Amino acid sequence: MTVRTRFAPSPTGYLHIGGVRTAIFNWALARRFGGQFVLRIDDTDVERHREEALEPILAGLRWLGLHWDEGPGVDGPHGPYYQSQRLEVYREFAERLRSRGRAYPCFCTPEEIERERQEARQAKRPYRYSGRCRALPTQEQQRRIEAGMPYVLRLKVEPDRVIRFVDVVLGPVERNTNDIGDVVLVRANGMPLYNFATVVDDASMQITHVIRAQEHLTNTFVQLLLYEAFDITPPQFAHVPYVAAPGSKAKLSKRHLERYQTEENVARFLKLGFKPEEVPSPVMLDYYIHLGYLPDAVLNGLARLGWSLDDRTEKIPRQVLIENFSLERIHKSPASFDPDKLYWLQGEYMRELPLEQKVAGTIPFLQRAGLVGDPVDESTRSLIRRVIEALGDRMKVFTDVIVYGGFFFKDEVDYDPKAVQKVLLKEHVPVVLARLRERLAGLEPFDAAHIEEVVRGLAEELGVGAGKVIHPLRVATSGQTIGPGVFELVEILGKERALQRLERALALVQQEDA
RNA sequence: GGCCCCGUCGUCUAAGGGUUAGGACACAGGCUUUUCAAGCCUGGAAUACGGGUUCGAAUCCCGUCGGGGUCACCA
Repeated sequence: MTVRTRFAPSPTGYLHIGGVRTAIFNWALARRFGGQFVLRIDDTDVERHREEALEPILAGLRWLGLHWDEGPGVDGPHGPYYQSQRLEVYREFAERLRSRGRAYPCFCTPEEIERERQEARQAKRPYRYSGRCRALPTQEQQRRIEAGMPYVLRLKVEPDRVIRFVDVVLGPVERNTNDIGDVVLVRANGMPLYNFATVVDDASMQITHVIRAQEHLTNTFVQLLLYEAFDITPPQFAHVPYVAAPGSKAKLSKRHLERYQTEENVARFLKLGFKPEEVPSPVMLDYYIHLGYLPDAVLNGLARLGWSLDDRTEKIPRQVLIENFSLERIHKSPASFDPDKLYWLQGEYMRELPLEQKVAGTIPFLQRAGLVGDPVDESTRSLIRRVIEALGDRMKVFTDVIVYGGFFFKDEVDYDPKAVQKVLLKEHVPVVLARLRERLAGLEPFDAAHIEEVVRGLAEELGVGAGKVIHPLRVATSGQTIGPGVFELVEILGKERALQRLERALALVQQEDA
């Protein structure tokens, strides 16, 4: 039997890191065994803007390279893959359950149910449906239905049974049916509920392995009861621990990652044209996509949460993951997500990326920031290439090119006030800048090696350390204190622009002086 | 509160009866250095606690404590 896994997001508008990890595990298992990875959309909870809320999720999965074999846009033998389009199937299965006497209509009003729930809460008892409608005679059911009374469909759950199964990750687990009660399968409006729709779909789509977050563990017992009622062999279940917040075992949420949302990163998003309220949170995949992470790095980093290859391997490229992924090596306990480690891994992947791919990957970000045009002409392309080369290992994510080297692509320099204060507004600086301008103007050829000679020569002549010349030169030409090596920086900038900027900086300090 | 799951450095993890409990991120110190990175070297850092079983326990059993999940006409 071929392995079939599925990922079943509901269209919420974005992909959460924890959800992505679940998707990766499902995808990896299918690929490992040459099976199929199905994408199904759990959209029974009638949401207004379905399409817009779905697209970012599909885009995220595509970005990661988690291609699905069946699902939206990919027809297959078990479609449709939107639950909202499968209502007929659910109706059929619901009917089957009723005709077998495994489910019954319940006419209790939401108010009545709410009262039962309140009572349970006050008595500090877990809530379970009383089963009041279960005993209704068939004729009475018929009468009420014909009278147009709204009703939900409930599963008849036999009391005092212990349901057991062996979870691939957790091992043997069990639960008493007394803790479950007659759960609702279909809403009064005819829409199926999660547990019911999931079983119908997993069964009819021939899913062999259900890999999902541990928060679904209690649902699994209900689902097992449903498989039994349908007389269908259930799939294997693997409940993976949820992804926790850094330094905690609490489920990851937006709030937990606030400290990773640095001012510096927010500034990157703003440079890319995001409005402040649109800036994604570090719990969302979008955050990493737009900061310029590589899909392979994110895939690797997330796959390592709760799963390991062995006792030492951190870098697990896509192909290696596919060849070695196994459910058996998934941890039982929650793993906290560590953005720092993901960042480190990203640096490793970026470092190994061939130059031309770095260039190609950088271009969309420069365009979004309005620093280069579209299309990019050959001279701009070669400028980008030179900047990236000069950046070397400093470039960890694509937006680093904007932060460390944005000034290469602008006519006017934005002088960072702090840099000016710290480096340029010093007594010796006017002299240094003036001489630099003079010497560089006559320099031929204008390359890094010769620029270095000029700078070091000048330092010696003035009887100061090289840093006293280098730092002002950097700030004067780039406006900032960080960036590539200053000699290459000036070379790439070119003589004309370097001189202009020295001029401007000089004016700036002299004006400050006066 | 009932039921269920989980507990190895701050974090990700390895070891599944016998190791000085290993690696990685992060952190600290040093070297290098024109900034920022990178690189190299060094360091601190863990089996939640208490009982058993055993020649021997992180590992098996029991209890305690702690964390988490779940108890919807959400998924």
